[in-house]
Amino acid sequence: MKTAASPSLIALPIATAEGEFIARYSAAGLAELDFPNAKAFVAPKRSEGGQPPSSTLHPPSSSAQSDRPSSVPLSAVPLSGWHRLTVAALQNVLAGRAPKKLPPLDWFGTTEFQQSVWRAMLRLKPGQTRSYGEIARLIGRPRAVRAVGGACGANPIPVLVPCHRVLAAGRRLGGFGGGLDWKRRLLAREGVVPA
DNA sequence: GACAGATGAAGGA
DNA sequence: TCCTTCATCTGTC
Repeated sequence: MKTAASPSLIALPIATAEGEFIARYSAAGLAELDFPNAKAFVAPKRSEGGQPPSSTLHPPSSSAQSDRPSSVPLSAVPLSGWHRLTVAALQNVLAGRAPKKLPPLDWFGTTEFQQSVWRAMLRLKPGQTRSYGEIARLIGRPRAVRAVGGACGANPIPVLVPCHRVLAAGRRLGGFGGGLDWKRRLLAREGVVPA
């Protein structure tokens, strides 16, 4: 059994037509996103006892807050600004559009390999899909296809980091941490019909 | 160090 | 076609 969300995160609800998502923020940015009705979203285990190292990643469209020190207390971060960006981005993705701007993403506690996989996924546009093998080739590890699947499953920020755009070979649906129903719905919004 | 995993490809029925 | 098997790589415990 994996651990639930870190207690050091601040959770804020996001009401959408699809239900209420839960965004969790650390001092470095958006750390986790829970699907509506998720019992306890299985977030990747964060290293224990310490402040986040410098693994905060910033999406290509996000240039602000790029040098935020990891030791900033939660009370001192622009949480409302990040949350506004998160809400807007989530609503755009749910509508099948590309988010204009993403908040800083805190991928603290994750590996370089996982982050490279997620960065590759962030470059996918709505309606644009890749297979696990293609993602593996994109990051320069063509034989690490199974590991790419593992990294997708470890993605703490689904929807915004579009792991739903990664399909299995032959455009089969593959799997999805939030449930295949969500993957199907998200892809349908973008006009993608898996095999 | 062993094991599991959101795969991919090849071979056989 | 569909199913099974195996190779491969990475993360987790």
